[in-house]
Parts: sequence; C-alpha cells; structure tokens
Amino acid sequence: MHLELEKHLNPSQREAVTAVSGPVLVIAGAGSGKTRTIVYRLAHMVGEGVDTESILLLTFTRKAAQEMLNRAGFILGQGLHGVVGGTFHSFAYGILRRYATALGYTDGFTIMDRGDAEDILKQVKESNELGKGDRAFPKKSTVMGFISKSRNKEIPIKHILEKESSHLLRYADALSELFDRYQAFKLKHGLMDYDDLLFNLEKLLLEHPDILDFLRLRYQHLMVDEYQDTNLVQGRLLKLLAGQAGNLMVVGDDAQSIYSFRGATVSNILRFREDYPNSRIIKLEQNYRSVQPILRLSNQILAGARDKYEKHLFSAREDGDTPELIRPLSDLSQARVVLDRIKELARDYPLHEIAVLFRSGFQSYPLEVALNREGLAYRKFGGLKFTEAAHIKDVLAHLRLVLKPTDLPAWQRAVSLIGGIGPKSSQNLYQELCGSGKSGALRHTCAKNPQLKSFLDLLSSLRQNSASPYAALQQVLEYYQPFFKEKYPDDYPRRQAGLDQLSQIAAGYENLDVFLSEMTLENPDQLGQNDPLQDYLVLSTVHSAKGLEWSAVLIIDLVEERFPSRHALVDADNMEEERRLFYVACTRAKDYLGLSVPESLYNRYQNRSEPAVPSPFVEEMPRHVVQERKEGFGEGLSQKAAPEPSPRKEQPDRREEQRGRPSQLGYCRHRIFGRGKVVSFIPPNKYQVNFPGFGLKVILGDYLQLENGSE
DNA sequence: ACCTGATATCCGATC
DNA sequence: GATATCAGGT
Repeated sequence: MHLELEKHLNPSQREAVTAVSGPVLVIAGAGSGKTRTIVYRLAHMVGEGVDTESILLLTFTRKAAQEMLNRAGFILGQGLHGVVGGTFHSFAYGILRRYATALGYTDGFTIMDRGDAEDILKQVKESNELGKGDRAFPKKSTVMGFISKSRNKEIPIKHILEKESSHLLRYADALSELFDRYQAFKLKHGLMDYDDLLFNLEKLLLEHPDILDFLRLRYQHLMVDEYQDTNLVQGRLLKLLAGQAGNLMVVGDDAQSIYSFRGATVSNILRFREDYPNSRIIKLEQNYRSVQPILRLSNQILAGARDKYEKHLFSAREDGDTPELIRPLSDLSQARVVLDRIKELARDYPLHEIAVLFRSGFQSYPLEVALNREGLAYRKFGGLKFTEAAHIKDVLAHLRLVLKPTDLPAWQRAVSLIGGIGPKSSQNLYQELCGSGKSGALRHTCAKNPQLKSFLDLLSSLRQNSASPYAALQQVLEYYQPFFKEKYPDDYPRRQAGLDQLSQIAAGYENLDVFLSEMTLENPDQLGQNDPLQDYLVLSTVHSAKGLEWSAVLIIDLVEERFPSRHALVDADNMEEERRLFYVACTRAKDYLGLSVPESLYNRYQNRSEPAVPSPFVEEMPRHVVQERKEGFGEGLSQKAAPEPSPRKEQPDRREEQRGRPSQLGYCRHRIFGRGKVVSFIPPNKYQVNFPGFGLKVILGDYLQLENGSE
C-alpha cells in the first residue's frame, strides 16, 4: 500500500505519522495540518497491518473522530471499521455500561446532563434543608459549577470559592456538605453526571486489574486529539490505558488551551516527557491554513501573552489581505454592518465557508434576528443546545423510562407533566415503583387520575414491542401532543420544529440506548441533519469552533466585558485564557478575518446604549496588522491600510484620561464587601475594586460610595 | 399536605 | 428566559 507520504506530508508530519510505537507528543500549531497528520497516521498504521480493533481514537466530538476515520479510509481505499473513536466521555460510558455491576451498579445507571444533575442537586438541597429560606444562597447552576470545577481541578470547593467567589466563602461548609450528599444520592440511585463517567472509569480500572489488562490488550494504539484540553483524570486514564507498551500519540497546542474552567491543564502537555520517559516530541510549525497577514495578527496576540509560547508559525500563503477592523456604532447596528459584510463575502465564498464567532451564546441574538429578517440560512453552534430545551427533554424522558424504569430524573420529568402531580406525589409514586414505598399509592392515584393511567399504559406498550427509536419516539410524541400545546400555548409551532428535528435524528439510529446516550454525550447540533441542499452561514461560540476553519471569519463584540468576558476580569489567569481564546478565534480564518468592535452596547435594564471600551486585545495591536473600516452609508473601505492617524489613535488617550481621573481612584465603600481600594475605572460607570477578604471585583458606580482625596 | 401561579433577581465557554 | 420563593387555592 502506497500512501505517498513524501508527497502529502512535510518532514515533521511524516515523522509523527511513522512513529507508531512508543509515546509521542505532537505539538501542533494552529492550522499546521494536525488533522491531516492524524488521518495519515491512521491510514499508515492500518496499511502496515495494525489491527483496526486495536486502535482507540479520542477526540472532542464523535463527529470529528468519524470524519478522520472516513478520510483515512478514503486514502487507504478501505474502510476503517473497528476503530473505536469518540470522546473520553463516550468511551468511558461504553466501558462502564459493560462493567457497571463491578462498581456496584446492579440495576444499570443513568447519565445525567447538566440540567438533570442540577435538578437532583436541588432536591438534595431541599431534603437536607441546606440554605433554606436564604435568598442569597447560590443558585443550583452556580453550585453545580463549583462542584464540577472542584472535581475537575481536584481541589476542595473552599479553594474554588477563595479564588473566584470569595463573597460566598461563608457558604463553604454548607456547599461541601451539599456536595457530599449529592455524591451519595447519585450512588444510591444509580445516577452519573459527566464527571462521574471519568472518575468511575478510573475507579474501575484501579480496582479491577483484570479489566485494565483486558483493555490494554485490546487497545494497543491510543491517539488523542486536543490534548491541551484534557484534565487530570483524563491524563491519568490515558496513562493507565497506555501501560508499559505506551503506544500513545497525543496531539495538542499549549497556546490553544481554552478549557481550564473545566479543569483542563496544560501541565498534561508540559509533563508529558516525565510521564512517559522514552517519549518523542515532534513540533508542527508550518501553517497551511491562513494567509500571512492573518498569521501575523495571530502571532501578535501571543506575543502579548504573559506565558511565552515558543511558536514560530510561518505561512505557506505569502499574499492575502490585511485583517479588517470594523467599528459599528453599537452592538445593534453591528448586526446590520456584519450582515452587509457577509453579503459581500458571499459573492466570493459559499455560505458555509463564512463564520461569525463570538464569546458567549447570547451575543449572536441581534444578528440572528437580522438573518431571519433577511431570510439568510444559518446554523448556530454553542450556546443553548436544542436537547436542553424543555420540550425535547420531556419527550426524551419517556424514552429513557423505556430502558430504565427507575431513571429518577426522567420519571420526575415525565410524571410532573400530568396535572395534579407535583414533586411530592412524584416522589411517592417513584418509591412504590422501586418497591420500597407503601404499595397501592400507584393504583390509588391511577384510579383518580386517568392521565397517569394512560402514561403507564404508554410505557408498558413501549416496553413490550421493542420498536426502533424512531417508532418509539412517534408514539411518545402522540402521547405528548396535548401536554405540549397546553404547556406552550403561544410558541409551540417554533418548538414543534425541534421535535421534528429530533424525529429526523432518531431515524438515523437502530438502537434506543445508543440514540439516547449520544443525545446526552454528543452535541446533537452537529449530529445528523447534514442537509446538503441548503447552504448555511455558520454562527458559533469560539469554544465550539475549536478545530474548525473557514475561508472568512468575523469576530463580533470585541469589547471589554464581552470578549474578554466580564467573568475574566477577576484575575490574570482568566485573562490569559481569554487571550488564547481570541487566538483560537483568529486562527480559524483562512483568507479573510474581520474584527468588529462596537462603540456602544445596548443596556437592557436602562433601555439605552452606553459607550463600550474596545477589547484590550484589539487595542494593543500594532497599527499595521489591521486596516480600519468605518461604518458608513457607502460600500467599500473608507480607509486603506490605515497609513495616517486614524480615529483609533484617539481611543487610548481618551481611556487614559478616564482611568486616570484622580478623584475616581482611591478608596470606596460597598454595602456588602465593605471598604476597598479602587484599582481602575471602567467607563462608563464601573470600577474595579479590591476588597480585603473578597478579592478583585467589578462593581457599578451606583453601588459604591467613593472616598475622596485618599490617593 | 401539596400543587400552581405570581413576582423579583440574575445571566460563561463544554462533555 | 430561567430560577427561587411566597401566597393562595384544592
């Protein structure tokens, strides 16, 4: 089998492809042909006679793994069936499902998504009367955030609070008690959240050497993509699986680490050589993706980083346009300006080669409105997933109960649709279901409540004839219809589209278990529904854009508090991650890069626009790496390559003046945090203040009493 | 006892 | 737009 590696790969890539045995770390800069390298390595290994069943490919989505396998199969001229590919979480699920009993889950287990887990957390909180009646007690989603962060970073909750939410420190004991009880509750009811999948797999492998040996024997070749975004458990799991033979290749880029909030550490990359003593390290530094001016700008972002990255990315694409800086008057008119730009770009590129990127999901709303009005098709990635919508979860809950009658979150969700049944009755019925409550409650309620009866009938009918996921879903939908219209009287047509989409996805599955687990473990936005007839513009969060590329990329809302996110103003580490995030965003672009910096932001509460501070990442850029394009009536550039004083020049001065107003700095008082030192003024009306014992905070001026003359 | 509807507060990126 | 709690109805 001739793959013509010399023809398709540069020397470093070739080295990575042919280094099949032993541990290999590939440091792959953005756009350096990382995917191509993995694909060729897969093809090369199989071509050399490696058994496909002995290969495990871990990536950040199942779809990514699938595409790599397809490409490798195409190159090789034979399918790569047998290779197991997916995310850490889905791999863990597959193993745990087989060996659940070894961990004491006698009745199987349920994977909970974030919403399920939060609901359970709330129940545990209420039944233990933790924080009862305290309005200031952190919300379930906040608590869940702390719990997950604590587990992923493997540090106590208290440390998390100290570092980033010191105002909640008084709840430290209550929260850690809640955490313990939550853990116990899950164990008792056969529930696992996302984090449990990883920790329980580790537990399984440590407690059952026979299972570990079996897996080591089975998976002789491990490949891991996006290694910079793995956390500590994932690192340990790999080490366990790699074993002595250690045929492990990991690919990553420390400059693209953007998941520290879920415990990812670059230390996995930095420590690779120590973890695997006889390892090889290969660097891929030639960038094939972006034109030189885009790369120049991107390198400039890294140059401003606190941690220095040893990156010498160079482009094979010498010419190309300088990235554009767009300054709409507000975030609302930004939608129109960006839309106009997209329409221009659409003359040169198909829509799916154009992407708009943003820091947080909600930032695309104005643009989405404009796109809908214009009738321009788009697909959005990131932000709220459609599986998280209440009506989708309702329907899926019924299917989950088919597989596991004692699935607690699903039971509660399904049963509380029925009128007259709230949390308490639901719990009583559940207890009887599990055989531990007082018997008769079910029959008794059934007699009074015909809806409950038809619900139970639905379940038994679904369980008897093991229908396809699609057919089962249709049955559930028919049952759900009246509840649906009752629950969403005004917007059920819009939600109906989601249900239709769900049907379409379900049709692609034969096995209900696989369908349901992929719905929680994979992002269904990227699953199925590849409609080749429609061309879509792409809207995406930067996180969801990881690993992808487009000919033209526009990044919006590049202002303080949006990108960087206001949550990042807390400390320098967070700020560094925002910088890397911006780097990731810019390096997605092949030919065109547009940076949009609105001059004001609409404030919903005050019903007016307020001036915005340009993102520091844009402000610090040397003038020559971008060209300015002002919002105007006409088409085309108002300025080329900004040779002479541009309006930008005034920006830093104005900011300097505002920040430096001596009367504004000094000390201040806050009702809750007490006295603090004003670190900086953030126009128009916010202050960054350091409160002893509470740390750095950004607070609206209205809530502060300033003390004058102390500076 | 328990369910349902009304009202004030807050809002991050993912598997 | 969701979440949490309170008040009122069965």
